[in-house]
Amino acid sequence: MLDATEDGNDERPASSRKEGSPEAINTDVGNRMVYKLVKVRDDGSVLAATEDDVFQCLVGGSDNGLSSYDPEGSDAVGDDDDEGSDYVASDGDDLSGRTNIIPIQDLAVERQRLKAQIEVLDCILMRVDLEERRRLSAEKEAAEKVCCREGNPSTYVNAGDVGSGEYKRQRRPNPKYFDAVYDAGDDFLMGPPLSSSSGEPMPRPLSSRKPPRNTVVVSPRVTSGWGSHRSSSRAAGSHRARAVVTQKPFIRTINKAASTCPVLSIVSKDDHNIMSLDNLSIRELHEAFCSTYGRETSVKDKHWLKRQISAGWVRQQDVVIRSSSHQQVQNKLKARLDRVTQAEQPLPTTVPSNVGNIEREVANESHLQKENDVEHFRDTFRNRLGSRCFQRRVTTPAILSRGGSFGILAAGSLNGSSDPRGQTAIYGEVVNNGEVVEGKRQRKPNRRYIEDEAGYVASGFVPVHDTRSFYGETEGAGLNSTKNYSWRTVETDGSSDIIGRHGNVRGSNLQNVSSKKFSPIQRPKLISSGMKRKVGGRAAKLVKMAHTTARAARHDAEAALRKAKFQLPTTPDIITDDIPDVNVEAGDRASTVMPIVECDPAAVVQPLVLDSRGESDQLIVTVPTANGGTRRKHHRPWTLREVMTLVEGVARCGGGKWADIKKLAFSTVGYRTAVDLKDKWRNLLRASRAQLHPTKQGERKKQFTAAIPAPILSRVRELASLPNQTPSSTVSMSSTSRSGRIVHRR
DNA sequence: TTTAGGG
DNA sequence: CCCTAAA
Repeated sequence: MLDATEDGNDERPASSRKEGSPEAINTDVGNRMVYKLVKVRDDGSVLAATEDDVFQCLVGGSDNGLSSYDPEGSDAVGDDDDEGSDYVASDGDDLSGRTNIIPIQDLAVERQRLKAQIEVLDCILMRVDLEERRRLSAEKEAAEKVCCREGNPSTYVNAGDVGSGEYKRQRRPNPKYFDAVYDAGDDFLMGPPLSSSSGEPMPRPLSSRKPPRNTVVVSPRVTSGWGSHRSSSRAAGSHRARAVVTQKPFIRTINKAASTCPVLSIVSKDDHNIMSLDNLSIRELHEAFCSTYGRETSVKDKHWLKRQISAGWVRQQDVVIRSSSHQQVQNKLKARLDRVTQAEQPLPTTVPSNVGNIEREVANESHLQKENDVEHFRDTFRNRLGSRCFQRRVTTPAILSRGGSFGILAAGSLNGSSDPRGQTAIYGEVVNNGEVVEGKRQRKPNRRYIEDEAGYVASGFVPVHDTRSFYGETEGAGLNSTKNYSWRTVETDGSSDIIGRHGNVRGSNLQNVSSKKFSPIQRPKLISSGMKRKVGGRAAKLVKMAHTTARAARHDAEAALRKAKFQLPTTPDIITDDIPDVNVEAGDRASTVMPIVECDPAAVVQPLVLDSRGESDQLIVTVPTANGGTRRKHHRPWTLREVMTLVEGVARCGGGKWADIKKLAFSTVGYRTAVDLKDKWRNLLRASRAQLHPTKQGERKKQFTAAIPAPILSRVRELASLPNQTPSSTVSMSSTSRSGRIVHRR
């Protein structure tokens, strides 16, 4: 308080104050802010106002007697107390001090005061706007939150707390703010104005500026200012709120003198003001009404009067605000908000909270003009606050405004505790908003989504091809985080259908796909070959199965599923196939690259980079079943690459871990199933053995063998011999006969 | 579901 | 490659 007075002196008119105060504010900011009320005398000198003074000023003439004017007062008092407590922190004392007394007597005087106040406020607002602009430009960071006020447990307190520790979360305090900016101050400003507004007088006289006589709000130093708030809240929602808030309330008051100091419990004062409104007698209300609208009213309904008055104020304020540079500021704010990202936006919390509170209040209390749309409210945010304060004394608008803002900040960032009520509400909202928003943003916007989207897109492409291989298969194993095109994506999107299975896939779909891809020529060929080979032997079996058809369907379905899963569509990155040449190389690389290391899938195999031909290679044969059904048989020759990949996979994961290998290395390949891998491996083992005993059976090796480079076969043998292949049962047969490989367990 | 095996 | 049994 004391300081305040000093500050007050400095301050004088809002404008002047601003100038002087800034520095002070800055310093103060660190502390938290406090609002001070200053009493401005006619001569322009400023005195720090005590709560009582403030109160009195707000209510009636300064020092005049205060009579407890309002019956409501009692209620109000209680409320106030609460609020006061909140604020108390800084001013704790004040609380006690405040009694609501309204000097009815000096309405005229009050009016003058109010006018003066309003003027002052206007000036402040103007200034604030200016500052904001600067700030906006300068600040990005905003972060920090300083907070603010501790005093009260309530919101303010929070701010203070912020400083202590919590505020960390919100952001780091920006030195900037402290130093240069006042953001906090702005908030404070808000507070004051609001409060003032809330107080009866404020509203009307916007336009007229006169030297403020009465109390002036001082700036709080709260650090919380936007900056802090911003930092604290990042949520988009918060942004909005923030923006809104900032525009008005925030007016950061600036620094003005107030900063200097001491924190007065502005709040308390505000409360008083508010209280005053609420507490005002009908007569007083009439006065206010008259002053506000310039006409008298016969209406005796207090509620109505209050509403009208508050509305009038709001309008006025709006006008003023608008007139001032607010719009600019607002625009800036919006821009800011838009940025959203600024994670930092700690501020939001406070602001938002305010907004939220306001809105809530509005909703709750009919007092405010509900008519106004939310936006409107926001715009007039300040005004409303004032009005609210006005209207509702109980809830204590003050809290809202300030507390809200501050508290919010604090709460949001730091303490949740601040105000019980307001806080809660506010808090909750704010916090929620902020967090939520953040969360949402962060989350949703999450990379995942993004990636997914990418994935989807990719998937879109995929369809046709089977991109079978790429290294990054990803997902399943979680191999490459980067590549997470998880199949999920695929799944999710309907694309899978579209995609259908890759040509490769075994399912029935293949044909379609294949048809698309395969050259007409190929297809036939494939078919024929397929037919020749197997049809006969299998036909019987097939026949066996009555279900052939059904089965086919099943397969298809399965295939589809697989695809859905595996296909990653994606990955444009995917290597897709480079073709044989590539294959070789790839193979080499793969081998080199993939050391046997652990089983870690991720590390392990790269997804295949399969060769390009993949699809084309596949041969699909339709085999008629005995039943008359048809079965498709697919023949897709293994490429060297695939083999290499398989080998690596085995090396990494061990034999028998087909599913794992599949995921790791073949996830992208729709057509190679774990079973396929297993089969292939078996074949490789055989081949490798054959290699060893070349002569044994004569020359005839299977040619496929030839296709497989000796080194690879060697490696296969090597792997086969390794104990680890099959995890547990290494012992089992390892050496046994023919295949060195362990084969099976069980 | 996955794996091992037989065909 | 397919198909099935076992787990």
